[in-house]
Formats: sequence, C-alpha cells, structure tokens
Amino acid sequence: MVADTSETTARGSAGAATCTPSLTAAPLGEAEAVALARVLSALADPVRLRLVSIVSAAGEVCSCDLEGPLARSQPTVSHHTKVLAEAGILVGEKRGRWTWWRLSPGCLADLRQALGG
Amino acid sequence: MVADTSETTARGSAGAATCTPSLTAAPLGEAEAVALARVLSALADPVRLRLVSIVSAAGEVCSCDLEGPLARSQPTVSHHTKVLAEAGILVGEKRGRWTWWRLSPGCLADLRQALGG
DNA sequence: GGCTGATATCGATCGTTGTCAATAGGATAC
DNA sequence: GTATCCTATTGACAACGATCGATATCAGCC
Repeated sequence: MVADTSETTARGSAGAATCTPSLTAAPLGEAEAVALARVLSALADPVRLRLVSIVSAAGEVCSCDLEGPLARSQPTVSHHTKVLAEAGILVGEKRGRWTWWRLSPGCLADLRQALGG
Repeated sequence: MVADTSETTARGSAGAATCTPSLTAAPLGEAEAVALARVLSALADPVRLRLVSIVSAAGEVCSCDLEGPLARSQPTVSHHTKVLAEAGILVGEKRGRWTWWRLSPGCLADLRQALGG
C-alpha cells in the first residue's frame, strides 16, 4: 500500500509543455502559444521558482517544510503548489496527513526544448 | 555605417538571465529568483511568445510587420516589444523611421540553462 | 518651413493574481 | 468519540498587466 494514494497532480488541467514545438523553429500557433504561456506563467513567480528549486534539490518535500523557507503563510504555499501542479510541473502525493511534492519528470526538459533547445 | 544607430534595447533595465544559476542545482536565492521570474514573466504571454517566434523565424522584423500577424493594435504591439526588450530578450534598432527587432543572442540559451539545462 | 508616416507614451478600463485571515476537510492519536 | 495536526478552500483586498483610443515624438520628404 502507500504507493499511489492519490496523485494530487490535477493532470486534467494543463498538459504542460509535453509536446510543444520549438519557439525558435516556426511561428507559434495561437493554441500552442497559450499552452506554453500557461507553463511559463506558473514558473514566472519568485516564490514558485524558489519552491521548485527546493523541491528539485531535495527530491521530495513535504508542504509543511515549505512555509519556513518561502516565508509565506500556509494558504499561500498551498496556492502555489496547486498552481505548479496544475501546470504539470509538480506532482503531489498524499501520505497520511502529509502531502509530498516532487518534480514532474521530464517537465522542465520539455520546457527547455520548447524554448528552442 | 548603419551599424548601431541607437540600440533601443533598454539594456539598463534587466540583466536578463545572463548569469542565472541552474534552477535544479541548489535552492535559488531571493534575488536570483526575482531576476529569473522577470525574464519568465516577459515570455509568459501568448502574444509575446508568438512575437518572439516570428522574430526568431524571420531573423529580423519591423514593428509594422507585427500588427497584422499578432492581431493587436499598434500601441499594444509597441508595449509588448518594450517588455521583451527590457527583459533582454529582444534587441531593437532604429533605422530611419522603422524599428527593427531581433533576438538578443544567447538569451534563450541562457534561459534554458537557468531552467536546469 | 509644413506634411506624412512609423513608433512611443499616456490615461483609462478591466481581468488576473499574490497574499492572508478565517474556515473547512481529513487523517492520526488518544 | 474527541482532540490535534496538516492541508485545501473560501472570501476579500491590493497590485499588476493586457488592451485600446488619443496624443506625442521623431524621421524623412516636399
């Protein structure tokens, strides 16, 4: 048990950058631009950038360990994790009372590629 | 001649992502996060993404050739080019009555690297 | 000089978003 | 069951940003 209790990812929302064509290749279509902008918007916040870097460095982080380093209230931290999860950047897993967050594998790589990598 | 008539770049504003450490390496500092967020914010808009992709595909584009493809008014296009220039993503050069825009060399590569490349 | 055309700025509007206090939801411990 | 703890949601407010019409600035032409 434990395994996959309930992937809080909200995968249904944004497909992330998962098959975005390169920015620098050809003129972006309207829909592609909107999809890419959604992922970039999720990252375009200092608090969320630091949140992602903390998760990335630690591999896996509990929500309760984010309030301190980010110097934000619990609702605000919850809000930011939700935004990042809806963008497909973070994956949340509930274990008991705690929610553990980790990076969605390949997401940042996809984003880099969309940026002309 | 011609050369550098007047680099409208507004280089004085944001240093771009020019020496941002990797997001995935260590926890980002406050200032670094703010700097990176500024560049990402500039890109986190569908209109600006398409603008960048148009410039990237064409190499160099006149302002007057952006209104049509972007389906936005002239003041709005001017606003977006200004935002991108202040973020260090676009470089503008005035030649006569026209302003020509091109990508700031290395900027996107720097950004990709900051994203953990 | 004045006229025309390209771009930038100003002002206003309106939707979005970051933030927190208060509250609700859920899981564990007693 | 009740208490306790962690997380999510709600509601409100302030700040930001995308957009456009009107106007200003500036370069070239007559």
